[in-house]
Amino acid sequence: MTSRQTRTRDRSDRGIPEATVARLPVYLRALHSLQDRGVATVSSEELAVAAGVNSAKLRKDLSHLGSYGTRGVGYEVEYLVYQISRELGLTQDWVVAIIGVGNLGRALAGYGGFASRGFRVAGLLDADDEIVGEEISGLTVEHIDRLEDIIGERGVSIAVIATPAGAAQGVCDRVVASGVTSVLNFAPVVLSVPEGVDVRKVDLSIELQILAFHEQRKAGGPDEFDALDGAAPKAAAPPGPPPGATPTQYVEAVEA
Amino acid sequence: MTSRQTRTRDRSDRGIPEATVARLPVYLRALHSLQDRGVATVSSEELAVAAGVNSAKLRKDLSHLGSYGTRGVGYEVEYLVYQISRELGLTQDWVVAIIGVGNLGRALAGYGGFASRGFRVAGLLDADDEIVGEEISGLTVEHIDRLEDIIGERGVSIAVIATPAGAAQGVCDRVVASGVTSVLNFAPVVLSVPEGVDVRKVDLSIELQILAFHEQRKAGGPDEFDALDGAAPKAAAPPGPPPGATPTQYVEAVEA
DNA sequence: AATTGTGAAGATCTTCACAGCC
DNA sequence: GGCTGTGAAGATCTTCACAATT
Repeated sequence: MTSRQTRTRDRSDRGIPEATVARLPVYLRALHSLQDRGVATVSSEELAVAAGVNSAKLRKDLSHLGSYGTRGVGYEVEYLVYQISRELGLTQDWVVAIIGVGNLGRALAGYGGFASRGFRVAGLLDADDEIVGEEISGLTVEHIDRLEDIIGERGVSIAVIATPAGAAQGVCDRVVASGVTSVLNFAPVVLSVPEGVDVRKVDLSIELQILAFHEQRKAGGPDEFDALDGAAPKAAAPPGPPPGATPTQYVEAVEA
Repeated sequence: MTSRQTRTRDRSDRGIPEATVARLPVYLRALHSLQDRGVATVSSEELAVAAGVNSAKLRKDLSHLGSYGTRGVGYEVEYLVYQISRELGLTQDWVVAIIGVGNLGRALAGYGGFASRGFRVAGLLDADDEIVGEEISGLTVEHIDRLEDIIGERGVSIAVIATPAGAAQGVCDRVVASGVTSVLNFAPVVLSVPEGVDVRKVDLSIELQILAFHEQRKAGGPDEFDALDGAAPKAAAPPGPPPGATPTQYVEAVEA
Protein backbone atom coordinates (compact mmCIF):
# COMPACT_ATOMS: atom_id res chain seq x y z
CA MET A 1 0.00 0.00 0.00
CA THR A 2 1.03 3.64 -0.14
CA SER A 3 3.60 5.01 2.23
CA ARG A 4 2.45 6.02 5.62
CA GLN A 5 5.19 6.47 8.20
CA THR A 6 6.38 9.87 9.36
CA ARG A 7 2.82 10.77 10.03
CA THR A 8 3.45 12.88 13.08
CA ARG A 9 4.63 15.68 10.80
CA ASP A 10 6.87 16.32 7.89
CA ARG A 11 10.51 16.92 8.58
CA SER A 12 11.94 19.74 10.72
CA ASP A 13 9.06 19.13 13.14
CA ARG A 14 9.93 21.10 16.21
CA GLY A 15 7.67 18.40 17.52
CA ILE A 16 4.45 19.82 18.85
CA PRO A 17 2.22 16.84 19.61
CA GLU A 18 -0.99 16.70 17.68
CA ALA A 19 -3.03 16.62 20.87
CA THR A 20 -1.40 19.85 21.93
CA VAL A 21 -2.04 21.54 18.59
CA ALA A 22 -5.70 20.69 18.93
CA ARG A 23 -5.87 22.47 22.26
CA LEU A 24 -3.95 25.62 21.39
CA PRO A 25 -6.99 27.25 19.78
CA VAL A 26 -8.94 26.63 22.96
CA TYR A 27 -6.28 28.33 25.04
CA LEU A 28 -6.20 31.15 22.58
CA ARG A 29 -9.88 31.73 22.91
CA ALA A 30 -9.68 31.71 26.69
CA LEU A 31 -6.80 34.17 26.54
CA HIS A 32 -8.70 36.52 24.27
CA SER A 33 -11.54 36.44 26.68
CA LEU A 34 -9.20 37.32 29.56
CA GLN A 35 -7.73 40.10 27.48
CA ASP A 36 -11.19 41.55 26.96
CA ARG A 37 -11.67 41.59 30.69
CA GLY A 38 -8.43 43.47 31.06
CA VAL A 39 -6.49 40.67 32.73
CA ALA A 40 -2.76 41.07 32.15
CA THR A 41 -1.35 37.99 33.82
CA VAL A 42 -2.72 34.52 34.37
CA SER A 43 -1.57 31.38 36.17
CA SER A 44 -1.68 27.97 34.58
CA GLU A 45 -4.38 26.98 37.03
CA GLU A 46 -6.66 29.89 36.11
CA LEU A 47 -6.16 29.48 32.40
CA ALA A 48 -6.67 25.75 32.68
CA VAL A 49 -10.03 26.26 34.34
CA ALA A 50 -11.07 28.74 31.68
CA ALA A 51 -10.07 26.29 28.97
CA GLY A 52 -11.57 23.27 30.67
CA VAL A 53 -8.38 21.26 31.07
CA ASN A 54 -6.03 20.08 33.78
CA SER A 55 -3.34 22.61 34.67
CA ALA A 56 -0.45 20.17 34.33
CA LYS A 57 -1.59 19.44 30.82
CA LEU A 58 -1.79 23.11 30.02
CA ARG A 59 1.74 23.72 31.28
CA LYS A 60 3.12 20.80 29.33
CA ASP A 61 1.32 21.98 26.22
CA LEU A 62 2.75 25.46 26.54
CA SER A 63 6.19 24.12 27.28
CA HIS A 64 6.26 22.72 23.76
CA LEU A 65 6.15 26.23 22.39
CA GLY A 66 8.92 27.53 24.58
CA SER A 67 9.41 28.91 28.04
CA TYR A 68 6.96 31.74 28.01
CA GLY A 69 5.89 31.87 31.64
CA THR A 70 7.48 33.30 34.75
CA ARG A 71 7.87 31.04 37.77
CA GLY A 72 6.09 32.35 40.78
CA VAL A 73 4.02 34.68 38.63
CA GLY A 74 2.30 33.08 35.66
CA TYR A 75 1.94 33.98 32.01
CA GLU A 76 1.63 37.41 30.49
CA VAL A 77 -1.62 37.24 28.58
CA GLU A 78 -0.76 39.41 25.62
CA TYR A 79 2.58 37.77 25.06
CA LEU A 80 1.11 34.30 25.22
CA VAL A 81 -1.62 35.27 22.77
CA TYR A 82 1.07 36.38 20.38
CA GLN A 83 3.15 33.24 20.74
CA ILE A 84 0.25 30.86 20.31
CA SER A 85 -1.06 32.85 17.35
CA ARG A 86 2.30 32.72 15.73
CA GLU A 87 2.65 29.01 16.33
CA LEU A 88 -0.75 28.34 14.84
CA GLY A 89 0.03 30.50 11.84
CA LEU A 90 -2.60 33.09 12.63
CA THR A 91 -0.29 36.05 12.20
CA GLN A 92 -0.83 35.70 8.51
CA ASP A 93 -4.08 35.58 6.59
CA TRP A 94 -5.45 32.38 5.13
CA VAL A 95 -7.65 32.48 2.10
CA VAL A 96 -10.64 30.17 2.28
CA ALA A 97 -13.16 29.02 -0.31
CA ILE A 98 -16.47 27.50 0.70
CA ILE A 99 -17.84 24.99 -1.75
CA GLY A 100 -21.49 24.14 -1.46
CA VAL A 101 -23.83 26.95 -0.49
CA GLY A 102 -26.73 25.11 1.08
CA ASN A 103 -27.92 25.79 4.59
CA LEU A 104 -24.62 24.82 6.08
CA GLY A 105 -22.52 26.72 3.57
CA ARG A 106 -24.54 29.84 4.31
CA ALA A 107 -24.06 29.39 8.01
CA LEU A 108 -20.33 29.04 7.48
CA ALA A 109 -20.18 32.07 5.20
CA GLY A 110 -21.76 34.16 7.91
CA TYR A 111 -19.72 32.75 10.75
CA GLY A 112 -17.90 35.56 12.50
CA GLY A 113 -15.28 33.29 13.94
CA PHE A 114 -13.54 33.01 10.58
CA ALA A 115 -12.81 36.62 9.81
CA SER A 116 -11.78 37.42 13.34
CA ARG A 117 -8.98 34.88 13.29
CA GLY A 118 -7.25 35.55 10.04
CA PHE A 119 -9.41 33.43 7.79
CA ARG A 120 -10.67 35.35 4.79
CA VAL A 121 -13.49 33.80 2.81
CA ALA A 122 -12.67 34.68 -0.77
CA GLY A 123 -15.14 32.51 -2.61
CA LEU A 124 -18.54 30.86 -2.34
CA LEU A 125 -19.12 28.23 -4.99
CA ASP A 126 -22.11 26.13 -5.90
CA ALA A 127 -23.28 24.00 -8.79
CA ASP A 128 -26.89 25.16 -8.62
CA ASP A 129 -27.76 27.92 -11.08
CA GLU A 130 -30.54 29.04 -8.78
CA ILE A 131 -27.98 29.90 -6.14
CA VAL A 132 -25.18 31.22 -8.31
CA GLY A 133 -25.34 34.99 -8.37
CA GLU A 134 -26.97 35.27 -4.99
CA GLU A 135 -25.20 37.55 -2.56
CA ILE A 136 -24.36 36.16 0.86
CA SER A 137 -22.45 37.98 3.56
CA GLY A 138 -21.03 40.38 1.03
CA LEU A 139 -19.92 37.75 -1.46
CA THR A 140 -21.54 36.69 -4.69
CA VAL A 141 -21.95 32.97 -5.16
CA GLU A 142 -20.01 31.77 -8.18
CA HIS A 143 -20.37 28.71 -10.34
CA ILE A 144 -18.31 25.72 -9.43
CA ASP A 145 -17.09 25.53 -13.00
CA ARG A 146 -14.77 28.36 -12.11
CA LEU A 147 -13.30 26.44 -9.16
CA GLU A 148 -9.80 26.03 -10.56
CA ASP A 149 -9.56 29.65 -11.70
CA ILE A 150 -10.76 31.00 -8.40
CA ILE A 151 -8.36 28.91 -6.36
CA GLY A 152 -5.47 29.94 -8.54
CA GLU A 153 -6.27 33.62 -8.91
CA ARG A 154 -7.14 34.32 -5.31
CA GLY A 155 -4.54 32.13 -3.67
CA VAL A 156 -7.00 29.92 -1.82
CA SER A 157 -5.14 27.64 0.54
CA ILE A 158 -7.98 26.10 2.52
CA ALA A 159 -11.09 24.58 0.99
CA VAL A 160 -14.24 24.06 3.01
CA ILE A 161 -16.45 21.37 1.52
CA ALA A 162 -20.11 21.72 2.42
CA THR A 163 -21.64 19.90 -0.53
CA PRO A 164 -23.97 16.91 -0.42
CA ALA A 165 -22.18 13.65 0.26
CA GLY A 166 -22.28 12.50 -3.33
CA ALA A 167 -20.44 15.52 -4.66
CA ALA A 168 -17.75 15.77 -2.01
CA GLN A 169 -15.09 13.43 -3.38
CA GLY A 170 -15.26 14.96 -6.83
CA VAL A 171 -14.94 18.46 -5.45
CA CYS A 172 -12.12 17.34 -3.22
CA ASP A 173 -10.21 15.87 -6.15
CA ARG A 174 -10.54 19.14 -8.02
CA VAL A 175 -9.38 21.39 -5.19
CA VAL A 176 -6.44 19.09 -4.52
CA ALA A 177 -5.53 19.08 -8.21
CA SER A 178 -5.56 22.86 -8.02
CA GLY A 179 -2.94 22.79 -5.32
CA VAL A 180 -4.96 23.04 -2.11
CA THR A 181 -3.47 20.90 0.65
CA SER A 182 -5.86 21.67 3.50
CA VAL A 183 -9.48 20.63 3.44
CA LEU A 184 -12.23 21.00 6.00
CA ASN A 185 -14.93 18.51 5.18
CA PHE A 186 -18.53 18.74 6.37
CA ALA A 187 -19.90 16.14 4.00
CA PRO A 188 -20.61 12.79 5.62
CA VAL A 189 -18.09 10.79 3.63
CA VAL A 190 -14.51 9.65 4.07
CA LEU A 191 -12.50 11.63 1.57
CA SER A 192 -9.47 10.01 0.06
CA VAL A 193 -6.60 12.30 -0.70
CA PRO A 194 -2.96 11.89 -1.66
CA GLU A 195 -0.16 11.94 0.86
CA GLY A 196 0.58 15.44 2.06
CA VAL A 197 -2.97 16.72 2.01
CA ASP A 198 -4.62 17.34 5.36
CA VAL A 199 -8.29 16.68 5.77
CA ARG A 200 -10.23 17.49 8.87
CA LYS A 201 -13.78 16.37 9.21
CA VAL A 202 -16.73 17.76 11.08
CA ASP A 203 -19.64 15.40 11.28
CA LEU A 204 -22.77 16.44 13.11
CA SER A 205 -24.39 13.07 13.00
CA ILE A 206 -21.36 11.33 14.45
CA GLU A 207 -21.28 13.67 17.40
CA LEU A 208 -24.89 12.90 18.14
CA GLN A 209 -24.27 9.19 17.91
CA ILE A 210 -21.46 9.41 20.41
CA LEU A 211 -23.76 11.28 22.76
CA ALA A 212 -26.43 8.66 22.27
CA PHE A 213 -23.98 5.96 23.26
CA HIS A 214 -23.21 7.64 26.55
CA GLU A 215 -26.81 8.54 27.16
CA GLN A 216 -27.75 4.93 26.73
CA ARG A 217 -25.05 3.87 29.13
CA LYS A 218 -26.39 6.18 31.79
CA ALA A 219 -29.73 4.48 31.40
CA GLY A 220 -28.21 1.04 31.81
CA GLY A 221 -26.44 -0.39 28.78
CA PRO A 222 -27.86 -1.86 25.59
CA ASP A 223 -31.32 -3.04 26.56
CA GLU A 224 -31.10 -6.79 26.14
CA PHE A 225 -28.68 -9.34 27.57
CA ASP A 226 -25.95 -7.41 29.24
CA ALA A 227 -23.78 -9.39 31.57
CA LEU A 228 -24.91 -12.99 31.27
CA ASP A 229 -21.83 -14.97 32.14
CA GLY A 230 -18.69 -13.69 33.74
CA ALA A 231 -16.69 -15.15 30.90
CA ALA A 232 -15.79 -13.49 27.66
CA PRO A 233 -18.76 -11.85 25.95
CA LYS A 234 -19.17 -14.74 23.57
CA ALA A 235 -21.73 -14.42 20.86
CA ALA A 236 -25.17 -14.90 22.36
CA ALA A 237 -26.40 -15.71 18.88
CA PRO A 238 -24.42 -17.06 15.94
CA PRO A 239 -23.50 -14.74 13.08
CA GLY A 240 -26.50 -15.75 11.11
CA PRO A 241 -29.31 -13.32 10.37
CA PRO A 242 -29.92 -10.84 13.16
CA PRO A 243 -31.72 -12.15 16.22
CA GLY A 244 -35.24 -11.22 17.16
CA ALA A 245 -36.89 -8.36 15.38
CA THR A 246 -35.64 -7.12 12.07
CA PRO A 247 -32.95 -4.52 12.56
CA THR A 248 -35.35 -1.67 12.00
CA GLN A 249 -35.15 0.25 8.79
CA TYR A 250 -31.69 1.80 8.60
CA VAL A 251 -32.09 3.54 5.34
CA GLU A 252 -29.06 5.45 4.25
CA ALA A 253 -30.68 8.78 3.60
CA VAL A 254 -29.04 11.26 1.29
CA GLU A 255 -28.48 13.64 4.19
CA ALA A 256 -27.49 17.26 4.08
CA MET B 1 -11.55 19.90 43.63
CA THR B 2 -14.56 17.91 42.55
CA SER B 3 -14.28 14.19 41.97
CA ARG B 4 -12.93 13.08 38.66
CA GLN B 5 -11.73 9.45 38.53
CA THR B 6 -13.74 6.71 36.89
CA ARG B 7 -13.97 8.87 33.84
CA THR B 8 -13.80 6.10 31.31
CA ARG B 9 -17.41 5.35 32.04
CA ASP B 10 -19.79 4.83 34.90
CA ARG B 11 -19.94 1.47 36.53
CA SER B 12 -20.84 -1.75 34.72
CA ASP B 13 -18.75 -0.47 31.82
CA ARG B 14 -18.44 -3.38 29.50
CA GLY B 15 -15.45 -1.27 28.68
CA ILE B 16 -15.63 0.04 25.16
CA PRO B 17 -12.75 2.50 24.80
CA GLU B 18 -13.73 6.03 24.02
CA ALA B 19 -11.60 6.03 20.87
CA THR B 20 -13.54 3.02 19.65
CA VAL B 21 -16.91 4.60 20.37
CA ALA B 22 -15.90 7.60 18.31
CA ARG B 23 -15.22 5.38 15.32
CA LEU B 24 -18.27 3.16 15.47
CA PRO B 25 -20.45 5.74 13.69
CA VAL B 26 -17.91 5.85 10.89
CA TYR B 27 -18.03 2.12 10.47
CA LEU B 28 -21.78 2.26 10.58
CA ARG B 29 -21.89 4.74 7.75
CA ALA B 30 -19.53 2.67 5.65
CA LEU B 31 -21.66 -0.41 6.32
CA HIS B 32 -24.85 1.38 5.30
CA SER B 33 -23.18 2.37 2.13
CA LEU B 34 -22.16 -1.23 1.44
CA GLN B 35 -25.69 -2.34 2.22
CA ASP B 36 -27.03 0.08 -0.38
CA ARG B 37 -24.72 -1.47 -2.92
CA GLY B 38 -26.09 -4.87 -2.06
CA VAL B 39 -22.93 -6.18 -0.41
CA ALA B 40 -23.74 -8.94 2.07
CA THR B 41 -20.33 -9.75 3.50
CA VAL B 42 -17.24 -7.69 4.07
CA SER B 43 -13.71 -8.35 5.30
CA SER B 44 -12.01 -6.19 7.87
CA GLU B 45 -9.62 -4.98 5.21
CA GLU B 46 -12.37 -3.81 2.87
CA LEU B 47 -14.37 -2.16 5.59
CA ALA B 48 -11.26 -0.53 6.97
CA VAL B 49 -10.50 1.05 3.62
CA ALA B 50 -14.06 2.31 3.32
CA ALA B 51 -13.87 3.82 6.78
CA GLY B 52 -10.40 5.22 6.34
CA VAL B 53 -8.69 3.28 9.12
CA ASN B 54 -6.17 0.51 9.57
CA SER B 55 -7.70 -2.96 9.46
CA ALA B 56 -6.10 -4.12 12.69
CA LYS B 57 -7.68 -1.20 14.44
CA LEU B 58 -11.02 -2.00 12.95
CA ARG B 59 -10.84 -5.61 14.11
CA LYS B 60 -9.82 -4.60 17.58
CA ASP B 61 -12.62 -2.06 17.73
CA LEU B 62 -15.19 -4.62 16.69
CA SER B 63 -13.79 -7.18 19.08
CA HIS B 64 -14.90 -4.93 21.93
CA LEU B 65 -18.49 -5.44 20.91
CA GLY B 66 -18.25 -9.19 20.70
CA SER B 67 -17.20 -11.84 18.27
CA TYR B 68 -19.34 -10.96 15.32
CA GLY B 69 -17.14 -12.05 12.44
CA THR B 70 -16.38 -15.40 10.85
CA ARG B 71 -12.75 -16.38 10.41
CA GLY B 72 -11.83 -17.00 6.84
CA VAL B 73 -14.94 -15.17 5.69
CA GLY B 74 -15.49 -11.73 7.17
CA TYR B 75 -18.44 -9.92 8.66
CA GLU B 76 -22.05 -10.17 7.65
CA VAL B 77 -22.98 -6.59 6.83
CA GLU B 78 -26.55 -6.57 8.06
CA TYR B 79 -25.72 -8.28 11.29
CA LEU B 80 -22.86 -5.93 12.02
CA VAL B 81 -25.06 -2.93 11.26
CA TYR B 82 -27.50 -4.22 13.81
CA GLN B 83 -24.90 -4.86 16.48
CA ILE B 84 -23.20 -1.50 16.12
CA SER B 85 -26.54 0.28 16.03
CA ARG B 86 -27.59 -1.47 19.19
CA GLU B 87 -24.33 -0.67 20.91
CA LEU B 88 -24.61 3.00 20.00
CA GLY B 89 -28.18 3.13 21.17
CA LEU B 90 -29.62 3.80 17.75
CA THR B 91 -32.27 1.13 17.97
CA GLN B 92 -34.27 3.59 19.98
CA ASP B 93 -35.27 7.11 19.11
CA TRP B 94 -33.64 10.11 20.73
CA VAL B 95 -35.54 13.32 21.08
CA VAL B 96 -33.51 16.39 20.28
CA ALA B 97 -34.13 20.09 20.79
CA ILE B 98 -32.19 22.73 18.91
CA ILE B 99 -31.74 25.97 20.78
CA GLY B 100 -30.73 28.98 18.74
CA VAL B 101 -32.23 29.26 15.27
CA GLY B 102 -29.69 31.38 13.45
CA ASN B 103 -27.99 30.28 10.28
CA LEU B 104 -26.42 27.31 11.96
CA GLY B 105 -29.56 26.26 13.80
CA ARG B 106 -31.45 26.31 10.51
CA ALA B 107 -28.80 24.20 8.85
CA LEU B 108 -29.01 21.71 11.68
CA ALA B 109 -32.80 21.64 11.59
CA GLY B 110 -32.67 20.71 7.94
CA TYR B 111 -29.89 18.21 8.24
CA GLY B 112 -31.05 14.86 6.96
CA GLY B 113 -28.44 12.94 8.89
CA PHE B 114 -30.38 13.39 12.09
CA ALA B 115 -33.71 11.89 11.21
CA SER B 116 -32.18 8.98 9.36
CA ARG B 117 -30.34 7.77 12.43
CA GLY B 118 -32.97 7.85 15.08
CA PHE B 119 -32.64 11.45 16.14
CA ARG B 120 -35.96 13.23 16.15
CA VAL B 121 -35.89 17.00 16.34
CA ALA B 122 -38.86 17.87 18.51
CA GLY B 123 -38.21 21.52 19.16
CA LEU B 124 -36.63 24.63 17.70
CA LEU B 125 -36.23 27.42 20.24
CA ASP B 126 -35.05 30.96 19.99
CA ALA B 127 -35.14 34.13 22.03
CA ASP B 128 -35.80 36.43 19.09
CA ASP B 129 -39.47 37.33 18.60
CA GLU B 130 -38.79 37.91 14.91
CA ILE B 131 -37.91 34.27 14.52
CA VAL B 132 -40.40 32.70 16.90
CA GLY B 133 -43.37 31.45 14.92
CA GLU B 134 -41.40 30.91 11.76
CA GLU B 135 -41.71 27.46 10.27
CA ILE B 136 -38.53 25.58 9.47
CA SER B 137 -38.32 22.06 8.15
CA GLY B 138 -41.85 21.38 9.32
CA LEU B 139 -41.39 22.72 12.82
CA THR B 140 -42.54 26.01 14.25
CA VAL B 141 -39.90 27.94 16.17
CA GLU B 142 -40.95 28.39 19.79
CA HIS B 143 -39.90 30.91 22.38
CA ILE B 144 -37.09 29.96 24.65
CA ASP B 145 -39.22 30.89 27.66
CA ARG B 146 -40.95 27.59 27.12
CA LEU B 147 -37.67 25.65 27.27
CA GLU B 148 -38.36 23.79 30.49
CA ASP B 149 -41.92 22.86 29.49
CA ILE B 150 -40.84 21.61 26.10
CA ILE B 151 -38.02 19.50 27.45
CA GLY B 152 -40.30 17.96 30.04
CA GLU B 153 -43.38 17.42 27.88
CA ARG B 154 -41.62 16.00 24.85
CA GLY B 155 -39.00 13.97 26.62
CA VAL B 156 -36.03 15.74 25.11
CA SER B 157 -32.85 13.94 26.03
CA ILE B 158 -30.28 15.71 23.86
CA ALA B 159 -29.95 19.47 23.58
CA VAL B 160 -28.15 21.08 20.68
CA ILE B 161 -26.91 24.55 21.55
CA ALA B 162 -26.48 26.82 18.54
CA THR B 163 -26.86 30.17 20.25
CA PRO B 164 -24.36 33.02 20.25
CA ALA B 165 -21.46 32.49 22.62
CA GLY B 166 -22.83 34.81 25.25
CA ALA B 167 -26.08 32.94 25.68
CA ALA B 168 -24.71 29.41 25.67
CA GLN B 169 -23.86 28.89 29.32
CA GLY B 170 -27.21 30.22 30.47
CA VAL B 171 -29.08 27.98 28.08
CA CYS B 172 -26.92 25.07 29.10
CA ASP B 173 -27.69 25.61 32.78
CA ARG B 174 -31.37 25.61 32.00
CA VAL B 175 -31.39 22.45 29.93
CA VAL B 176 -29.30 20.67 32.54
CA ALA B 177 -31.64 21.84 35.29
CA SER B 178 -34.47 20.38 33.24
CA GLY B 179 -32.83 16.98 33.32
CA VAL B 180 -30.93 16.85 30.05
CA THR B 181 -27.60 15.07 30.41
CA SER B 182 -26.30 15.20 26.84
CA VAL B 183 -25.39 18.43 25.14
CA LEU B 184 -23.97 19.11 21.71
CA ASN B 185 -22.44 22.57 21.78
CA PHE B 186 -21.75 24.68 18.71
CA ALA B 187 -21.15 27.90 20.57
CA PRO B 188 -17.51 28.87 20.87
CA VAL B 189 -17.28 28.65 24.65
CA VAL B 190 -16.28 26.06 27.19
CA LEU B 191 -19.46 25.03 28.94
CA SER B 192 -19.26 24.06 32.54
CA VAL B 193 -21.63 21.35 33.63
CA PRO B 194 -22.05 19.17 36.68
CA GLU B 195 -20.59 15.69 36.91
CA GLY B 196 -22.58 13.20 34.88
CA VAL B 197 -23.50 15.54 32.05
CA ASP B 198 -21.82 14.87 28.71
CA VAL B 199 -20.91 17.78 26.51
CA ARG B 200 -19.52 17.41 23.04
CA LYS B 201 -18.29 20.40 21.19
CA VAL B 202 -18.11 21.25 17.54
CA ASP B 203 -16.03 24.29 16.77
CA LEU B 204 -15.57 25.43 13.22
CA SER B 205 -12.96 27.99 14.00
CA ILE B 206 -10.82 25.53 15.92
CA GLU B 207 -10.78 23.11 13.02
CA LEU B 208 -9.59 25.83 10.70
CA GLN B 209 -6.88 26.85 13.12
CA ILE B 210 -5.58 23.31 13.27
CA LEU B 211 -5.46 23.21 9.49
CA ALA B 212 -3.64 26.53 9.45
CA PHE B 213 -1.01 25.12 11.76
CA HIS B 214 -0.28 22.22 9.45
CA GLU B 215 -0.47 24.38 6.37
CA GLN B 216 2.11 26.69 7.87
CA ARG B 217 4.34 23.76 8.67
CA LYS B 218 4.25 22.60 5.10
CA ALA B 219 5.45 26.05 4.09
CA GLY B 220 8.31 25.95 6.55
CA GLY B 221 7.46 26.59 10.19
CA PRO B 222 6.64 29.86 11.93
CA ASP B 223 8.30 32.49 9.77
CA GLU B 224 10.91 33.95 12.07
CA PHE B 225 13.72 32.30 14.01
CA ASP B 226 13.11 28.62 13.80
CA ALA B 227 16.07 26.52 14.78
CA LEU B 228 18.67 28.92 16.07
CA ASP B 229 20.68 26.85 18.46
CA GLY B 230 20.64 23.13 18.83
CA ALA B 231 19.90 23.54 22.51
CA ALA B 232 16.54 23.88 24.13
CA PRO B 233 14.31 26.44 22.40
CA LYS B 234 15.05 29.02 25.04
CA ALA B 235 13.14 32.24 24.96
CA ALA B 236 14.53 34.38 22.16
CA ALA B 237 12.98 37.38 23.81
CA PRO B 238 12.10 37.89 27.47
CA PRO B 239 8.46 37.77 28.56
CA GLY B 240 8.12 41.50 28.23
CA PRO B 241 5.83 43.03 25.63
CA PRO B 242 5.71 41.09 22.36
CA PRO B 243 8.73 41.46 20.11
CA GLY B 244 8.69 43.29 16.84
CA ALA B 245 5.41 44.43 15.40
CA THR B 246 2.33 44.65 17.53
CA PRO B 247 0.58 41.32 17.64
CA THR B 248 -1.94 42.38 15.03
CA GLN B 249 -5.43 43.15 16.19
CA TYR B 250 -6.79 39.99 17.80
CA VAL B 251 -10.18 41.29 18.61
CA GLU B 252 -12.46 38.76 20.17
CA ALA B 253 -15.40 39.13 17.85
CA VAL B 254 -18.85 38.11 18.95
CA GLU B 255 -18.87 35.35 16.35
CA ALA B 256 -21.72 33.14 15.20
C1' DA C 1 -6.50 -20.42 2.02
C1' DA C 2 -8.40 -16.71 4.00
C1' DT C 3 -9.56 -13.93 7.61
C1' DT C 4 -10.69 -13.06 12.40
C1' DG C 5 -9.44 -12.09 17.23
C1' DT C 6 -5.83 -10.84 20.29
C1' DG C 7 -1.49 -10.92 23.14
C1' DA C 8 2.44 -8.12 23.13
C1' DA C 9 5.23 -4.19 21.63
C1' DG C 10 5.30 0.47 20.60
C1' DA C 11 3.58 5.15 20.36
C1' DT C 12 1.18 8.81 22.18
C1' DC C 13 -1.13 11.21 25.67
C1' DT C 14 -2.16 12.40 30.59
C1' DT C 15 -1.15 13.08 35.21
C1' DC C 16 1.72 13.25 39.15
C1' DA C 17 4.95 15.32 41.95
C1' DC C 18 8.71 18.02 42.68
C1' DA C 19 13.07 20.46 41.43
C1' DG C 20 14.08 24.96 39.95
C1' DC C 21 13.35 29.70 39.65
C1' DC C 22 11.34 34.16 40.58
C1' DG D 1 5.76 31.36 48.96
C1' DG D 2 4.03 30.65 44.63
C1' DC D 3 4.11 28.95 40.23
C1' DT D 4 6.42 27.12 36.12
C1' DG D 5 8.69 23.49 33.58
C1' DT D 6 9.53 18.65 33.30
C1' DG D 7 11.24 13.87 34.32
C1' DA D 8 8.96 9.75 35.38
C1' DA D 9 4.90 6.87 36.03
C1' DG D 10 0.60 5.61 34.36
C1' DA D 11 -3.16 5.31 31.07
C1' DT D 12 -4.81 4.91 26.65
C1' DC D 13 -4.44 4.08 21.91
C1' DT D 14 -2.29 1.96 17.74
C1' DT D 15 0.02 -1.40 15.25
C1' DC D 16 2.26 -5.71 14.57
C1' DA D 17 2.23 -10.37 13.88
C1' DC D 18 0.43 -14.76 14.48
C1' DA D 19 -2.37 -18.49 16.59
C1' DA D 20 -7.10 -19.91 16.09
C1' DT D 21 -10.89 -20.99 13.27
C1' DT D 22 -13.79 -21.67 9.46
